Amino acid sequence: MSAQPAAVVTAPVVVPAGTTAADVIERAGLPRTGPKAVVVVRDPSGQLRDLSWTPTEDTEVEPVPMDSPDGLNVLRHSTAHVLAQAVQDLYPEARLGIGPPIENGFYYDFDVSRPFHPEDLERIEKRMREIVKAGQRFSRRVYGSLDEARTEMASEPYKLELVDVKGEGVDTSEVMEVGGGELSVYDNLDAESGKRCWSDLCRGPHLPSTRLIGAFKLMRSAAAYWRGSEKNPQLQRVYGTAWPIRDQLKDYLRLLEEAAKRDHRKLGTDLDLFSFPEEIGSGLAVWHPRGGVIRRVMEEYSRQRHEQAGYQFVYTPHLTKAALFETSGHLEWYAEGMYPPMQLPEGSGGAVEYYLKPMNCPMHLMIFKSRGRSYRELPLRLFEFGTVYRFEKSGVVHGLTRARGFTQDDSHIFCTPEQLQDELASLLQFVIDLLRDFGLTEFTADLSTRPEKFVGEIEEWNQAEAALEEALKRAGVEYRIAEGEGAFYAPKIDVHVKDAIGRKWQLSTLQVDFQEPGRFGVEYQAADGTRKRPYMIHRALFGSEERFFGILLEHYAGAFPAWLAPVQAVCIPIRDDHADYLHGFAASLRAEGIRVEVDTSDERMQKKIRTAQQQKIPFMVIAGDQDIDAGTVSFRYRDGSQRNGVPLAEAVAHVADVVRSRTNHGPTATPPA
RNA sequence: GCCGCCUUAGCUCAGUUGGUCAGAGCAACCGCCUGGUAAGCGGUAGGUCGUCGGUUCGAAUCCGACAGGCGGCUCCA
Repeated sequence: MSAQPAAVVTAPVVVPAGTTAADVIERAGLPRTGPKAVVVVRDPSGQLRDLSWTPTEDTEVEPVPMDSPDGLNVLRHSTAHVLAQAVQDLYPEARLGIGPPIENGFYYDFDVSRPFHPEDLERIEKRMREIVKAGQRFSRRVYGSLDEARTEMASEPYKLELVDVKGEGVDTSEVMEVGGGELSVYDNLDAESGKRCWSDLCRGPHLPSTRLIGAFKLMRSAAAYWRGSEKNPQLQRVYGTAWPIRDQLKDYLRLLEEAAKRDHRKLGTDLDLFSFPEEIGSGLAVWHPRGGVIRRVMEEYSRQRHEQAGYQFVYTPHLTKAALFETSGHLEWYAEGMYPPMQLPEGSGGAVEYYLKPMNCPMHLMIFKSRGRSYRELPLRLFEFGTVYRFEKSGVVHGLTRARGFTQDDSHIFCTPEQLQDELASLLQFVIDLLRDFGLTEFTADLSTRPEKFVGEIEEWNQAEAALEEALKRAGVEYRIAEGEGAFYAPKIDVHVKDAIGRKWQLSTLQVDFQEPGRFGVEYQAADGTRKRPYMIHRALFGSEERFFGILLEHYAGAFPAWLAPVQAVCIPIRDDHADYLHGFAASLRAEGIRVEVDTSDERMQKKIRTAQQQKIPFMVIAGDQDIDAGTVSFRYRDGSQRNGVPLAEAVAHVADVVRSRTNHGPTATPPA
């Protein structure tokens, strides 16, 4: 959904000393209105400047048009100011939080006595339209001192806090409101009188005029903690979207509709794949037969690939005595993410607590530990479709992508320090190859480093982080460093994929763990006879089957490629007495291992086609008198195209070919012509 | 967990200010229809209006608690 950086084609211009950037833009004949309008310029240091900026010496700058990524940020940030002004016009008691641009839009936080309702948003939007139409000018002023800002912002406690935070040298550049060298305020001035209508403490830069805001819409309001901390009060956040022109807003809203249509929770019901019975509990899914087929095929393929890659399959229980997670450290570090313990009745050994496992690793360590291990066995790769339970906070559960019970395709690899680097590199390549087979082709990664709360030696952390980074380089995956976002026991790589409509999802995770092997005292015997501690790599490829399935479902909008489709072909007789012929054909398909059904319901064939279409079945096989006389069948594909009069043997081969292909699976999974 | 909103048949939804308001379409079931590429026609059945408790002569409609869901925040090994 991200607007990709349209290369800025505008040639640099020189702003002579004492001249405003706007003058020069005008003289250069660059557009002042419309999507290509130059809204700010970039100075030689890379900083964005308003068009009212006036350098003290001749400066060559780069004009930034509104439809560039930076230009869009400026547009959205300015729209956020219009929002804030509208809110304070209508609700004078509202105090200002922060209001930055975000992907596709902006938000602004307000401290108000009563949360906003949809009707409030309508009123606010109406007022915003008036402000936009009035063409107020954005005008920058610089405070001479912090005290000056404190005086002027006296009625805005949150803004004041930012001033003071700035004073402490804390980085608040994220919030866009302060930062840089100067502390500035932006005034909105009436187009004609020049009278000040509204002001906001802000770093800028801004549009020259509110009139340049081509199209915007308020989307929703919700609570958000002040400065993102649960300990702070909650403010009311109003989200909006803003675009240079109306058509872009329409396109964006259409994209949102498209995304809503492919929401896996909706498709799960429509296609009869899974459900979340209230009787079972929040975040606990049941898989229906059709969803079960897809999951089984996913698992089978994954299992086959893992076997080829030298993994060994294991099974472990869902429950364990508390001691296991005491040893692993989970009860100390992760207790709030675990279901409360089960208290077993007092026996001869006293009362015992059991826990549902939130992770599989301690179980796999038990397997490693079950006997003496030789260096010759390493790397030892244990794999399990391990079902875990996590007591997610009630507000975060979300369909299959954030469930309370889910099954990880979990693997723990024990290796020597010397093997670590190669193992990580081949592992990452393996992950990417397998994801690609499922039709996900665009990847990025986060390398999450040592957090503030961590266990182990800094030296080990550095070594592990370096090894992970090297693996990323070798696999050629684009990555960014997520400073301090590692797990408490290990740094990690998270692989993100981009789906068919451009959304990013986190799937696979790879972690290098120096802690748990030590906690459990696992060792192997080295070639020289000494006992050594193995390194352990944690790795989940799908992440969880549920999550992966949900993402695939949205990626394909329910139209799974033939190899994954729960029903691969449906045979539709034109008249009831054509059914026998199709039963015969279906038997030949079934002999090829194809999942095929014959629709013998008491409906007309048009209705059966509609039903099959809605179920997104890859092949509709139709036969009537014509086909029977000719010994053929006719295909209709889910993209609406047809292929008629195909001889039976050829038809079987055609379906079998596509079903066996894992590469032929575009989003509509249209079969070859 | 926090804030706001929501919860009427399997699904999507109607139900005016509390008083025949328990309804529709689709799906299901039963008939008729035998029809070449996205809905043939008719009929039947299906809901203690999420649960529990209150207010009231009377509650799907008002209040409260709980459960589940949605949108955010926070959190996500």
